[in-house]
Amino acid sequence: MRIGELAQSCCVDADTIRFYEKRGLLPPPQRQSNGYRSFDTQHVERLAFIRHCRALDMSLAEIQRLLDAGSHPDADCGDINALIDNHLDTLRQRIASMQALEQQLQALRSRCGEHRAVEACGILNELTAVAIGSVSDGAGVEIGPGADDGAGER
Amino acid sequence: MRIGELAQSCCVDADTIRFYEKRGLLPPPQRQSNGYRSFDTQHVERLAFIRHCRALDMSLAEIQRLLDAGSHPDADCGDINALIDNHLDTLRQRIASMQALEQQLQALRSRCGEHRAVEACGILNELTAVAIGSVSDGAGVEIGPGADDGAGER
DNA sequence: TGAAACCCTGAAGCCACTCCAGGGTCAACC
DNA sequence: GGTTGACCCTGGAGTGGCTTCAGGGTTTCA
Repeated sequence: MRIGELAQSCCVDADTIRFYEKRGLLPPPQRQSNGYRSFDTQHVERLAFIRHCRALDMSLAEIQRLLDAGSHPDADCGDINALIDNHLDTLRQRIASMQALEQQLQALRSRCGEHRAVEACGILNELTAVAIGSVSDGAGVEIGPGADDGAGER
Repeated sequence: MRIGELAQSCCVDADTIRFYEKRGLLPPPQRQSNGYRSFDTQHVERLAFIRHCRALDMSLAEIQRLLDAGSHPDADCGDINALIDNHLDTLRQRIASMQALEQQLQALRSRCGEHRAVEACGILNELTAVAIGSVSDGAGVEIGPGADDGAGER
């Protein structure tokens, strides 16, 4: 099966498949005489697994760990459980902070009902006032969800 | 005020301040004779504003739009309202999809209570089975929140 | 005097792709 | 035989919001 066919069967972009191969998530497929990739059913299953995990919002590094675990069937599955638990914890924290954010934004939005001059806009005034207040507090500001997803460990 | 002092007063990394300057969110400060940046209170307020908006998870582009609006005090504030409304919508959608995800992950986690051999691990088996099922369906898999935040417009 | 803390610039790295340029290959059609 | 269009290849750059690094200069304090 060529890359286009695989892409279609898993609803993935061909570029994404090449990307997974380069990252080592998919084993390098055989090549036809013209250099085209030739995938087999193992690749299909593996790609589907990867996409399913991605749909559960796992990172490629986490998926790699699952794939590694899968290739040691006799090992203990504690790592897998820990991975999922960890993932769930992070997710729940993110949901909580996004809900808090929603409250704040909703309160902010209620500051300006209709169109006014920018000068009189409750939203902009509120944003400015809170920002200035936080400086004179010396409190600083916590950056919300998504912005810093604990990615860079270096 | 030098960059370190500004950084501390807003709880921001000095690198982040240089980054905002490069991106045009902060106006270029004056320079001392040795080349060090010299910030004034306007910079402090502006930086605090930016950080506050970032804490509300706005993108730098959105913040730029707010700053632009702020510098035209006589204009109509409809744009600002629309921006916040839009932001709220996106946020609510993300929360909903993350909650759905939480359900799925919780169900998955309940497949394996304690330590077993990987081979017998309910989590891994479930992941594999669902993935293979979705291929034979020809259904493909939807990628969840965060992964594709409508970034690339090009 | 020397060490530590601060500052500078420019570039590269992170994540998970996506898109592009500039080419090759292949089948169908005229 | 030529052309068109769909597919494939590689390598590199771009996305957002920073962070880290390399390799220097400056200031401050003991």
